[in-house]
Amino acid sequence: MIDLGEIDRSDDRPPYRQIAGLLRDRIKLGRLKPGEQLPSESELIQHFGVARMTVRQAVQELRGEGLVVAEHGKGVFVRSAPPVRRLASDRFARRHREQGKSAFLAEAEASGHAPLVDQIRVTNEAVTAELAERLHLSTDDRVIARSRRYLADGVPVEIATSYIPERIARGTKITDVNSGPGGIYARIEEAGHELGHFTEEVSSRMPTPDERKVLQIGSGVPVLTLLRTAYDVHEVPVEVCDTVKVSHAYILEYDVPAR
Amino acid sequence: MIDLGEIDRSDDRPPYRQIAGLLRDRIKLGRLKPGEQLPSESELIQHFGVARMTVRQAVQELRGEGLVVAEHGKGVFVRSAPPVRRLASDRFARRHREQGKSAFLAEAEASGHAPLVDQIRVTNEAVTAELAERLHLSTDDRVIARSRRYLADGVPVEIATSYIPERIARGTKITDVNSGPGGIYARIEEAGHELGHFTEEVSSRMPTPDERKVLQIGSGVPVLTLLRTAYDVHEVPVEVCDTVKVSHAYILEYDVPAR
DNA sequence: ACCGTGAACTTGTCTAGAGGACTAGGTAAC
DNA sequence: GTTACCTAGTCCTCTAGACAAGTTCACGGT
Repeated sequence: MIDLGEIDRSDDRPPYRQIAGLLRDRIKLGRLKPGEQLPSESELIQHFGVARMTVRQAVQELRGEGLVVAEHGKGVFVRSAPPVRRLASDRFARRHREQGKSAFLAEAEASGHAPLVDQIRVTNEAVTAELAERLHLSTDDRVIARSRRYLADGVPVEIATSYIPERIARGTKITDVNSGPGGIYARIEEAGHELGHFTEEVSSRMPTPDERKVLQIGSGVPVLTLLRTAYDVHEVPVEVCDTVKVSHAYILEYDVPAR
Repeated sequence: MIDLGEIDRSDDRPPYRQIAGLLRDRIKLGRLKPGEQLPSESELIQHFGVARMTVRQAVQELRGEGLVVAEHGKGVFVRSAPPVRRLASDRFARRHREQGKSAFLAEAEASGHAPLVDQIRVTNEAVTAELAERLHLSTDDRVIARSRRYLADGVPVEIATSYIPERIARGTKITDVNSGPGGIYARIEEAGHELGHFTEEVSSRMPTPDERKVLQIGSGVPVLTLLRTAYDVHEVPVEVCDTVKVSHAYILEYDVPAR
């Protein structure tokens, strides 16, 4: 078994924190590698001479930091880092669409991960107040909502919902589950709305229980939220996309002019 | 006291999850408002008829979601949302610097929060491999590291460390604790490096214990990380800034051309 | 008026033990 | 060979109690 230190009863930090610290150090130093199993609760109890709840509290601390994941009946394992996906700010460049690839597919292929999209749902909904504001719609307008889940190498990494004004989507494959080559941005341009630019609002928070389930992440793993609005060349908003990404799976890259 | 429901022993969810769910609902529905105190442990024990550790586990769940914060000796409170600060992508525009304001001061004033910068430390360091790569330096070069903490309305919201090649900083006020009006970007331009653009890499993760302490956040609150590289008009990198922001205090806005 | 003390409240930490649920592997019955 | 069961190991949930540490406030003494 791995060499753990000992706890110091005269230390001002409580034992469970010391134990968590010792385990954290072993992980950070690579003595416990991603995917490896931590000592079991009974081993930790034996080793440190504390009660069961104390070692559980230590492990709980590491789970809250997202460093480890517990699997019922099997053990606690160092979280294996999923492939980090860098999203460059040119990921919506027209040249990708012209090759018949959606942004996600193009980016995933470039980084060498097997992309997959599932749980696609298309509905026709009334707009919310916020959505009406962003899409310059009146409150009795309707939108097409396209939600889906993205996976890389079989691991869920993102869920997203796009909202397109019904007036734009009508008569296009946007209302189909399979929206065709190049994704919905290709359809929007074919419908005569040449894309001009996007605005993206990025933030981060802890996932809701629902999101945890769909994204298959444990507690202690935050999500990146990204709210994107697409504008055509006349500054008319044509789409709003609300995406939730598993945080440690992504690095978003942006270029900002100094002006 | 607020109306809590009851737990259902025949439910397949364990009691502590049910209790957490009931409390979560009350918060989401606004029956427990930000800043308000949750029922104390003894009240919850009385009400639900469970053991102390069970209600603690329920509260622990909510703390992990960042919904509530516990204060030793006082109680558990619904987390009050700090002022959300929107960072527009033009926040480094030259016009701000020309008014003698750093990006943070300009942005904070615009959004009506009292800005403060403290814990400023300036050191001369050897570069790391990654830093050398980003700043196009050789591995035996040195950089000036400027770290500081930002507060809005007295609440810590961000810590940041800037790295400037010694060759650029030499002879400027960049090496002083007080870098003068307009911030270090103004100094860099005065030194003859006209700024061209920035790249920013955004991600998110759980804070380290150190960051938790400096940013005064509880467990269950993620941080946004932002790694910015500043380039002059000749595409020469002149600064790298590593910032850690309290996630719920920020929304980052970017504009992306469709190209 | 001021200060200190203590009581009563809060959450934090730890102990000791019980039963449950899930996993993996071996074994016996078919 | 296949299936069913059993068992050992794992983490999950809950109980009951103890002491510690931080906060608040009223009460008495000065």
